[in-house]
Amino acid sequence: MAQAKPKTEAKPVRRSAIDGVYERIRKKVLDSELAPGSQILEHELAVMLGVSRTPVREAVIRLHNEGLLEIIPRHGVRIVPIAVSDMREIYDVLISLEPRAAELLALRGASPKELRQLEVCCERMTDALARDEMEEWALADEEFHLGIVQLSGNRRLADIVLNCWDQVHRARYFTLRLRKHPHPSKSIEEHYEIIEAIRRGDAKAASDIYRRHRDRGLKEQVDVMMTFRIHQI
Amino acid sequence: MAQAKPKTEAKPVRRSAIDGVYERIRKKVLDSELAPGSQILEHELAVMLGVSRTPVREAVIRLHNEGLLEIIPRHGVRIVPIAVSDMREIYDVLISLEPRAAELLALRGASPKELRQLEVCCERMTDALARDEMEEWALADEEFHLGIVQLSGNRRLADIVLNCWDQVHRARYFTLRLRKHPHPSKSIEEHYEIIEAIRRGDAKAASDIYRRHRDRGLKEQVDVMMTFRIHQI
DNA sequence: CGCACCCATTATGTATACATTAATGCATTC
DNA sequence: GAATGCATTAATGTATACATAATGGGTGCG
Repeated sequence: MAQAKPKTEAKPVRRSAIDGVYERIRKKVLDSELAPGSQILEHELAVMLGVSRTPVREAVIRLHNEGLLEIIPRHGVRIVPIAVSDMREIYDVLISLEPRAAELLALRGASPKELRQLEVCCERMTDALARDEMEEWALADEEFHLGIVQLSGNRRLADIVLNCWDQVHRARYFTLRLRKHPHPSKSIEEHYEIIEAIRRGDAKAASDIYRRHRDRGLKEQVDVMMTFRIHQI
Repeated sequence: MAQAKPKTEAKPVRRSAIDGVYERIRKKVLDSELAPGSQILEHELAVMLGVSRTPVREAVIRLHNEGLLEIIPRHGVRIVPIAVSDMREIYDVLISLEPRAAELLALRGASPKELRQLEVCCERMTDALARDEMEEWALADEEFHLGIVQLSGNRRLADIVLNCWDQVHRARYFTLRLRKHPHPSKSIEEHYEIIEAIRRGDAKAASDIYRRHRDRGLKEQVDVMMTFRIHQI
């Protein structure tokens, strides 16, 4: 899980049931359709998805490696909840890796087309914010950060970051509805600063701004969780 | 995945065949007993290990997620070889994460016992070097760096780093025999500097020295591979 | 009334059987 | 002689059957 699995790669595509099962369980976990902290038996999952236990097991192993599920010997799988301490751990990894991705992108130089792609995300964010559509705002935000790690050219780094995001996904979307506004204009401003730094090829600046951006993000998340006495999510 | 699976955690331990199978295949890969780039069928692995295909498959999925194996639809699993470009990718992740681990350890403050544990590794390295036992030197080196990430307190970060190490393990041991000496005194010196910085609680210094240390490590690895025209390992 | 032990139940771990799909080789035709 | 198509083979993907081990409850004894 480590690490780091080829989720990014676009293969010729072989559609086997296990991939489908994996995706469906993953979606249920990310969307809280399977409640954090709850447990469910392999057999129940198999029945729920209309397949046998075999593909379920294999999908579950993958999800376990990704840190989304825990395998409790006689009690099925447990959807791992994210506590504030987990949040800190995960953000610590993100804060170490994402600025480096921005740095790499700045160093290798982004094409106008790639920069444009990032700008479009910012425009979508501004737009969504104006109409108070926070879900759309979050989606565009995700796409921006996703874009940077993927454009960094380091696939392993990108895979790790993506996996971290999966783990905090629930929390991000949950807090969306709780906090008034996520310092949104400030956030978008920083995004533009990052794009500018990358355009200038200023790796140091890109990295620094990114780090500040994530630092603030962590604080906001933790604040919301503390304020609302949410210990797990 | 990303990677990052609970490899660190010490559970009550349940010894099931799949764990054993996983360990044995992993060992064969790390020790190059299964050659990098070679392919082997699930069935062959099963026969080789004296079990059925089921536990083999499950172990293979884990190893695939860790980036050690690749699953080629009709041609079994392939032991993924590490090229120079992979080396750079992996070290990039390490260079982002390990200094942060040292930083965290410096920030929280290491106990005398913990610091002693790290020093013992350095002493073992010095000792091994004096007797020209490079394998032992490498082992002690690994234990030092392992110690730091594990003492950092961030289990996810530690798991990711451990996984990266697995991926470069072969290369590290291979180059051991090719280069004269890995700037060994310099290397040990830096280790002590890192320990000192942690002892002082100087997070910045610990991080910086560590980064330099790894930067040099990457260069050495790449140099050796280039010099000997090793494209994959 | 409480604790401990034993048995039944059940979930998982493992093996095996079966179906599906892809690759290879051979034959036939152009 | 080469290329294409079909058939055979073989490996994986999936299901199912079976063995094992743990859990929970019930009963009996202290």
